[in-house]
Amino acid sequence: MEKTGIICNPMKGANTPVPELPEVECIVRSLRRCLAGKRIMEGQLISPAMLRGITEERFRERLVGKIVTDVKRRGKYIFFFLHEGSFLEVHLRMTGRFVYLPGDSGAGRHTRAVFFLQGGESLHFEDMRKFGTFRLWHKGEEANAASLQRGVDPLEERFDRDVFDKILKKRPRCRIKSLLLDQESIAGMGNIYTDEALFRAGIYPGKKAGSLEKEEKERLFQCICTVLQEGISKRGVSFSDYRDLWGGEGEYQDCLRVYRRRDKPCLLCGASISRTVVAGRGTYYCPECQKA
DNA sequence: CTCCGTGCCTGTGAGC
DNA sequence: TGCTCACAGGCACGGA
Repeated sequence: MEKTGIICNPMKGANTPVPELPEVECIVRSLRRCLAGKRIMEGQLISPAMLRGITEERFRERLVGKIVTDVKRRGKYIFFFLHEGSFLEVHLRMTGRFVYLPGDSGAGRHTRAVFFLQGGESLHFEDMRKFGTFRLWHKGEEANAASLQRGVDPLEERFDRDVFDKILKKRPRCRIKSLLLDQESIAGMGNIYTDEALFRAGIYPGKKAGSLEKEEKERLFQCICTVLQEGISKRGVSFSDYRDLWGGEGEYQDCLRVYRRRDKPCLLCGASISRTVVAGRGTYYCPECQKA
């Protein structure tokens, strides 16, 4: 293992995008490599307020001594499956991230929890804004966990053109951006990838879902898959080495075509990218390529 | 049904 | 220089 810590969320700084499906997927792949088969020797909760539905004491009781068998993702949720069948659900929200350290290093300013692992490594959960949440589920509770049931994850097998079409037909008067952001419909899309997918599909973010042409729906389906896959593969490349990652900032930014590019020229037509608010969120689009 | 505002948080940066 | 304040946004929730 590397001497330096592995930042499981490569994004840094206050202006950094919130982790969405591709970022969480990359984090999960790293976590799986680091944690699978390892026993949690001790747990320290610096901010117990992030726990949902369980006390700090019970949480530690149920986690300490358990072996992590696998780490999985669904939507933006991370799941640590434990040997006896229970599983820990983590949502990073805005600023949550995991840092894997080879030794027992002290908690930083934003460290909210520390897990000490068999072998001496430790896993820190850092979260500047304290929005992140931990929830512990019992064995067999998979069917009760909304995080595992609601919405369709775009990377799941069952997410196909028909399913996407049904989602749109169910909410015809909803603006397409709101629909893509709705985790009950599609699990994993956030503000960035939504804007990027809509730009690539040439669809105005405020357009009603029910008014999309067949061709637009087809393009949007394809573009959702494309931007998510591209996001994952770019992250994947950056993840190979901590120092490469740290020095190589900007690679991810270069891939974004509209997000936070207000007043910059559209890469397709040269028009100035606009910013508006849709679904209460900053929304970037090309007024020429994405006509209302 | 859909939208909108509020709360949860803290760091950043613009404006004065 | 130092202060205030808007802003960033995932999600839950209440109200229009």
